[in-house]
Amino acid sequence: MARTAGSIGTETAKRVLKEALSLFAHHGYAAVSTRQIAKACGLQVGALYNHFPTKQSILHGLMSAHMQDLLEALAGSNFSNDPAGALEVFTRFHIRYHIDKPEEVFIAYMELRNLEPEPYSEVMKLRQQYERTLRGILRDGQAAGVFKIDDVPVTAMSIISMMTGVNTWYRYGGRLSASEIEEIYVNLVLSVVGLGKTATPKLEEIA
Amino acid sequence: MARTAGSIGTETAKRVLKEALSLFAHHGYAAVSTRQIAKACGLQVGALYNHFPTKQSILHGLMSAHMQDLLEALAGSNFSNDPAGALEVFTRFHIRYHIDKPEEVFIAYMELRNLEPEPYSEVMKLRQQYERTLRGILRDGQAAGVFKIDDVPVTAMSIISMMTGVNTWYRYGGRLSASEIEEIYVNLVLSVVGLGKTATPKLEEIA
DNA sequence: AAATTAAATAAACACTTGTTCATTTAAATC
DNA sequence: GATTTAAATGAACAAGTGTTTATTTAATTT
Repeated sequence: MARTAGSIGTETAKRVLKEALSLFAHHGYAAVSTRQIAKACGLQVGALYNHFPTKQSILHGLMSAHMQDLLEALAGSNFSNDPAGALEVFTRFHIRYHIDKPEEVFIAYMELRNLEPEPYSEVMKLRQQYERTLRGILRDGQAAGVFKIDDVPVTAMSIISMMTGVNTWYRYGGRLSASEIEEIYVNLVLSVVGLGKTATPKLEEIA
Repeated sequence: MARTAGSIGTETAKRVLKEALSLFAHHGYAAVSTRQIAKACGLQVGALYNHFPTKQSILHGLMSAHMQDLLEALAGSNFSNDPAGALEVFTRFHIRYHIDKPEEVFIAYMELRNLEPEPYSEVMKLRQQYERTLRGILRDGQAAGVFKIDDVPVTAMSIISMMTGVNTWYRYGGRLSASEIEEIYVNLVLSVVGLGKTATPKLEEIA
């Protein structure tokens, strides 16, 4: 046998990325063989190399596409002018995106060390761009005197870690819906900068 | 050649664990070969099998020992009776431990999926015990009316993610000392439950 | 001091790894 | 409709995988 009836290059390439995404997310890049990927696509190993020059390039393709996607989606968000509003938008965006694309997010975090130097620094640049956006919001709020922050860089990383952590426990169909989780995280993140909604009711103490 | 002069089994076993820890932390369990481990120890591959029955058992040994260690150290901490004090102690403990043993912590998180079913559930049980401790503190504070918490389980996971995130950016000799980081995190975590020290000065608004 | 046990080497085991290549067949182009 | 290009197969490549084994030597026990 040879070329399969109905086979089209671009579609096969997409299928490879999709199956590799799932396999890498479940078992890790290093633990997945090219033959496993091919099998998941219903192909022989050799066929992969019509679409990707190396196994590494599949990982790079996945991570690069994800970071581009993330940054584009972030850029498409509607940020309000007041810092608290902007931080809320950022939080909702991050949580929603991470709940919607858990495998992409997971790989982007877990497989960084398996990227060769050049792809690594490319992906890291995009990552840092995302983090810089949050730091900007925090600094604005701090300058405006509405956020109470000890240390902006540490607080930014803490907020990102806190939010990204949703992927370690959230499973579709669980106790809470995505919207409920989003609301909880908005509150948590605003609390971190001293603006918790539920942290205010000390009225009895004042009265 | 054969048995090396001065070689003692228990010490070699420790050396294997130490080198494997470093290699697994840097490249990941699946990406490290038994020959690499042996070489780092100044041994031939076969010698490993005098001390560990499988490569998997080395990973299991590392993760199991780490979790035992973590829980013992936690149990040795002096928890105060008031919830805010207890949460502060927990936070200081977690940050300090994670800064002191970054490789152990990193592996315990990253390599869970590479454990076979039995070791996996053993390690997961210890992990859940640790998380349960934090949930207990949060629930106590909520019941006492001193913590403002929307959802205890989500808040607990958020706090753990936030704190553990310190390992993604902290490097020895950086801008902040371990003690400074500890202080910042105490403040961050207390903020999350509505008790931020810096989050109170709204006196002008009241006056 | 002799016998036993522990810890190492060196070589081999069967199998898997990522990648390449000649070949075949389908789709696209002329 | 013939030619070229694209996409697949299947076999092979050399290197690397975790693990086992026979053997040697050092440490420990008797």
